[in-house]
Amino acid sequence: MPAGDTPSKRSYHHGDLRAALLDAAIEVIGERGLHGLSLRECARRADVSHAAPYRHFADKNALLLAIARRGFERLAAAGVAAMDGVGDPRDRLDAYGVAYVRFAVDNPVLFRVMFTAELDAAEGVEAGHVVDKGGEEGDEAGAFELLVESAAALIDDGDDPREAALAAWSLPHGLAMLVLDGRIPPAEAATPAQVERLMRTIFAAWRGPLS
Amino acid sequence: MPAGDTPSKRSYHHGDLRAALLDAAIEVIGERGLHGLSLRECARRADVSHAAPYRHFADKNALLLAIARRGFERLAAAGVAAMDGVGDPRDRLDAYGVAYVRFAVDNPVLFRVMFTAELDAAEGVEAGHVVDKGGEEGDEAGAFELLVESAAALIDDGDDPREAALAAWSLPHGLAMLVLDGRIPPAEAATPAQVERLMRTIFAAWRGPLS
DNA sequence: TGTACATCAGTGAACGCGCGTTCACTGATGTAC
DNA sequence: TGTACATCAGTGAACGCGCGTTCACTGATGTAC
Repeated sequence: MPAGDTPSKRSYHHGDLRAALLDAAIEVIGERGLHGLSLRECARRADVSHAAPYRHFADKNALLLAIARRGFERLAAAGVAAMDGVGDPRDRLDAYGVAYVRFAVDNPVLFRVMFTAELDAAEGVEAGHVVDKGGEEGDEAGAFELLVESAAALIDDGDDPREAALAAWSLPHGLAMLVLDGRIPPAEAATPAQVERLMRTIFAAWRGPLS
Repeated sequence: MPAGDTPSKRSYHHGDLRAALLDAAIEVIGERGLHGLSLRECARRADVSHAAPYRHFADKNALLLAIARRGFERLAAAGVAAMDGVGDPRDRLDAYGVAYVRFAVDNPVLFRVMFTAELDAAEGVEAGHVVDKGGEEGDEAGAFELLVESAAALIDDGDDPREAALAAWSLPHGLAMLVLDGRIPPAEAATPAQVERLMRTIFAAWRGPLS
């Protein structure tokens, strides 16, 4: 069913157990929460013995790191795509934020795992997903660099564009978290369309009348 | 040691086991993460048998809900106190945000538990900590109402002040989460003083040059 | 002040459980000739 | 095309573990008289 995700893995016993385990894990977390995740349950859902996952992940933490990595790649891609072709710097920041919140709403499990720093980030995820790393690390850093560039066009000369970009990141990040936590009442944020409207209103207030 | 937290509980066998368990739980979560919390470990740290906690909490989830409730009370109090006496609406929103992030940085465990919706919120925490509830529920709703009032003074007449207030909430919430997650590099956000400076810069950018 | 009683916070043994991880294995697959 | 071999994904039994929760108990505390 999964089309050529990791070509080297295809046509083996299972087909692509690694991807199946990731999908199963996301499903389990969605149903039972992060603390309800177990490798054995993932194996069960992938119709595989409980020891099979160890052929693909060193341990449970490695599975979670893989989920987080998948999330960061997709989020960065969504952010870059949203800004692509948009000229006005303000509109670019808005587009990034809209894509950011939409990603979180569409992929709540991925988003939560990405920002649950409880994972032993001994290696793997930590690099490239921090503001400071410059642009050479990966898509995430790349997306943030685009934010910085857009912010640079909007602020006074003496100010640090990184900090303005951080504002443009914090706002959608906070909104996304509050929506996922159910802090914003269902009546206002039940459907993706509602969330988008809410978000656009907030951005308008942010850059407009409030100043 | 704890001074009269819950008077009715004092001068019993332990003194105030309930509070001691909450403190122990926060300590354990700080060391091992949320998933590393166990009632038995809390009991151990409170020098009490592993069954004793059940005299104070129906189950593990109830302990977590109590922690979250404590956090919401303190955060709301900090927010209200920060806005107290500040006249200018913009400055009030800023003061709230500064207090908000500072609370998160000073109480990372409380903050994380508060916004970990994985708790079975069957009852208890959910009410009063949602944007929509009006002002009659508790301190948290009260704090948000203050935000709405301040925001109302800043926006155009036709706009919804709740949504502007949501922006003023999302920004510090997102910043707090990013700092706690280590997404903002240590070099920029290591000490409380640095965090505060960063936050003020962001707020300045938010309401100033970016518009 | 002194005695009898009721309350209920804390005890310790016991239960059943699912989990993470290891290990020797087996058998399907891909490859070299 | 056919055969021999090496690889390694998946198996199933087994381990040890700490946990949540229950239960009958005991003994310190507060209270009524």
